[in-house]
Amino acid sequence: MVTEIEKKWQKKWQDSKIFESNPDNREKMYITVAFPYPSGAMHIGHGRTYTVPDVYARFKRMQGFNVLFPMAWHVTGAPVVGIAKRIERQDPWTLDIYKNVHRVPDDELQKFTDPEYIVKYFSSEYHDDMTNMGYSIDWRREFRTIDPHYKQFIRWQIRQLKDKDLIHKGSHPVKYCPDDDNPVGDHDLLEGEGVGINELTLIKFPIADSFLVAATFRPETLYGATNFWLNPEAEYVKVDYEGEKWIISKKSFSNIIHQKESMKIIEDVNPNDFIGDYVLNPMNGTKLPIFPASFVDPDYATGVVFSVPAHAPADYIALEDLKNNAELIAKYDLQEQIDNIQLISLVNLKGYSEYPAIDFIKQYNVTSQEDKNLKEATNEIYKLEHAKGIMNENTGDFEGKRVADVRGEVIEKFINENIADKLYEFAEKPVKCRCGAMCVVKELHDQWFVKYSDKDWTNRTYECLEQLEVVPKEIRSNFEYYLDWLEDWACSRRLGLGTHMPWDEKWLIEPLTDSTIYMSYYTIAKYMNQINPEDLNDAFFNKVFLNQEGANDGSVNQIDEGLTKQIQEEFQYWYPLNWRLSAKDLVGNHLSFHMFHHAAIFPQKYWPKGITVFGMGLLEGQKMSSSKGNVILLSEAIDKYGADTVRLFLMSSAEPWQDFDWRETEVNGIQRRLEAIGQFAQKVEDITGQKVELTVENEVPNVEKSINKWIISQVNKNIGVATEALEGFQTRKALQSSLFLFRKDVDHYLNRITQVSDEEKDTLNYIVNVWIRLLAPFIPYTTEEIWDQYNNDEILMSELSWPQMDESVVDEKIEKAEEMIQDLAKDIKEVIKITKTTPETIHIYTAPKWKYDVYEIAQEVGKPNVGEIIKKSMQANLCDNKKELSKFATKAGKTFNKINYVGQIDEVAIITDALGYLESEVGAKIVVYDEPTYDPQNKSSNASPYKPAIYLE
RNA sequence: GCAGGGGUGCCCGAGCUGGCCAAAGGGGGUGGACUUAAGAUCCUCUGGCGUAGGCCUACGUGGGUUCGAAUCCCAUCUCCUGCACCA
Repeated sequence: MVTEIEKKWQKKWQDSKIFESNPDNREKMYITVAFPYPSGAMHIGHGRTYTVPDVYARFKRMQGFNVLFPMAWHVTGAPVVGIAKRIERQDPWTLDIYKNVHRVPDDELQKFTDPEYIVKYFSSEYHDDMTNMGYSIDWRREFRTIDPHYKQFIRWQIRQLKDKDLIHKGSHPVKYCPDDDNPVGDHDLLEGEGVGINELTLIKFPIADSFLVAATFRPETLYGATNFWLNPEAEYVKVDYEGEKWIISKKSFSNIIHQKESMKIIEDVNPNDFIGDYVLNPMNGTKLPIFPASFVDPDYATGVVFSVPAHAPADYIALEDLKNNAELIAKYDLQEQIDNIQLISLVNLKGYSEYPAIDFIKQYNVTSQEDKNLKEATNEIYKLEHAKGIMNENTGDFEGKRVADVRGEVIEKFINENIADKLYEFAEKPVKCRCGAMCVVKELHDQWFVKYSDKDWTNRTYECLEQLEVVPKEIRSNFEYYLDWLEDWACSRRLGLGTHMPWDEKWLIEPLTDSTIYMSYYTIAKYMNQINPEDLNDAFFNKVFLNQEGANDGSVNQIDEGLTKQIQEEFQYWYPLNWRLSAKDLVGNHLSFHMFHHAAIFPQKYWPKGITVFGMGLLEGQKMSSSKGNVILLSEAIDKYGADTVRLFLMSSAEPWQDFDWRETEVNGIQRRLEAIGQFAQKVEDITGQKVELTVENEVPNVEKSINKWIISQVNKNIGVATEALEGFQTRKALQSSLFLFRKDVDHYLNRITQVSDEEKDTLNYIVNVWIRLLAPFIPYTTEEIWDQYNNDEILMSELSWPQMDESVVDEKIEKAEEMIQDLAKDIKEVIKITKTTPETIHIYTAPKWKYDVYEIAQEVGKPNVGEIIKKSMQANLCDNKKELSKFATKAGKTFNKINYVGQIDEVAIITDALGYLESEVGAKIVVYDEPTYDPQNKSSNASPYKPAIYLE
């Protein structure tokens, strides 16, 4: 049944074309959200991402803006290619995820061996889900990033950057699967997700005609090298690399070959032949003896290690192990060499001895080189020396400098002297591809880079950042940081779907690079079906986007002049983009690129005006993740709860940039609330006994009674808060006032009114009229349905105007009056409870005017200055009873700041007005006095403004 | 390590330009009304004490500023997120 209502409105929206936006004379509002990469089904986390802009779009539309909210599909990239391959070889994990998490039927799953089919399947599913969620999208502008028209646009974009000299050639390391012969992303890994790639320094130690090549994170420690380690159990090889002969472990060769392709094995060598021999420290020619060590991992880096026992716990403990191993010493005849080893300190570390490695071994209780604690001790000393270490007198020119500052210099120096090289290695191992093979670090050469490091460009992008709004504002500092930090970005790929580099066809344009300025493409996308993609040349795009004639490549616009003009005008109408919405984790790449590319290509007037970021989604407190199966599909949520409930929950449980948590009990709570709203108009009819009449115009009714004034004041206050909140994308805050607090006020009002006259009828009708408007952006189906039921106009709810706050009916005194009534009822009940009595009559004494006058004085004084308040009160001669006056003035001085003083109100009239309500609340007869004509216990002196005295009898 | 953001009552979370704050709202729980019953709905309570509307203890911990601090300052403990070539 719910579905039928939803379908009905979807059709009406579609037929009326109210979400198809064309330029007109209204003010425009252009909003986009990161288009999805449809490699899986849409879940409730995605649902939040796309509901936020829809709510904003609907809100702005009601405010009278011409809103454009388009959608497209980002299908370029490598992941689907990997998925297709895995489906093809019937990878059980992949099949399971797609069957049971993404709910793909078997007959469809079979077709998933084609990556293009995967994105086609899911983008069409996304489209349906978005329609079912009621998104007010202009679907005429829908496209996929592999459409030929779009590809032309991307070629234009990349040529723009190239022409501005912002694209250049270079090389960089990637995770790589040797079996697949392809780079792999984190999602393609079986093991080693999130593992980083570290840069190590290789140091070449001469030995005879060759070099033993050791890898290190701490090249500066070469000053403290005392000996050398090889693993006698491992296999080693001699290789030729650029004319030099290197000795490294056999296992490491198969890694290194992916970075140093010209390397060739000459022959196997036996590590035992080297043990006991010497290498030379390339820096100073010192002879370093070669010792055996089991901790040396032949799989890591080069399988060759130089030893710095003063600063490396592993080296120290290995040396100790060796000293205690008479058998090994005898085997290699190492006694004399061991006796000659002298520890060399090279870093001063405050709080530690000359040889910090020894301190750390003690501190971490490391007993041998096989000890588990060794790794931790090593990590700690590395970190500490890097952060706080100072190079000492053994390090020549570097003495007195900080380790952190020196390392880069050392690397540069060694490389210049040709005693060092570099090597990339995983921070952790193993890193295993889904195909089962071990991944390696590969260095890709001839790569194309976007020059985000360019100073001028970065500065221009800063200007772009400065002129736009960031929601939430705390994120701005992140952007400032990232714009500076961004290095050159590898923008070409070998694998995946996408657009080829126009000048170097073997490369594809990387998928983040092809989605930086596509917001401009939406503005022209609806015309593309009239145009042949080949005709979309640089001259055309230059004209439309930059209003320039001709192009660098000599092309001439082939498209009809009139059409070109129309397209250009449409672009100029919608641009610049008002709001860009995207996930929090895209701050450092996509959103920054978005600014960079706009700053580079477009004139300042077309730079984006605002950015809003999203938080993550949790499911019952756990992180949502498709790959772990911890998700609820949006389509299933809609089936179970209905789109409006899903929307309402997603928008009310957290602000967009915060993490939301889908908890079933809370979703149920929201659903019940939604039902109550759906029935509210009916409830009002039951109360008033007449038909609710909703009208396009919605005037504030004229009322006399305090309680009616009160609810009208509250309603308008809520309008104000909700409006301001929505302007800043605070959907939760907006709902807090337009749903939860609004409802609390209405409930209170219904509870409070003791009769229903015309005033109340008008007021209730007004409330319904405002309420559905405030909620319309959040729950479009429900509000359309209510509107349809209670009005006769030929206009859709979605076309109605947003309610305006009428400040003239927001009145603090009215609020204070109601607050007084509530406090009074509460106080009476409390006194009854404490005294355990059942009074028959309750006498209420209001504060005399002079007490208000004291408050006026207290307000004038401002500070809680009791003396001053008494003095002024006395001078003004407010009361004949001086003792009373000073007593009350003292009290006023102490408590005034706890009271929100809004001026004098007619307490007797207000209480009299609410007499029926108060009596039913407290269950006794109430008599209210202006003057204390009957006051046996002299309670009336307790009365303060807003706080009448009470006497129970 | 670098950068950014937090720690509030049973849970989630607002407040944080100092005083209307024992601290919104939701969820959960409690008692009551309605109902044959269940569910839904509505009302009360949900830090402690109290025979007159009050008092005490509280917003990670320890100090400080102030007539007054969840809110400002300092220190400290602790948690989360990002650190890329990938969507």
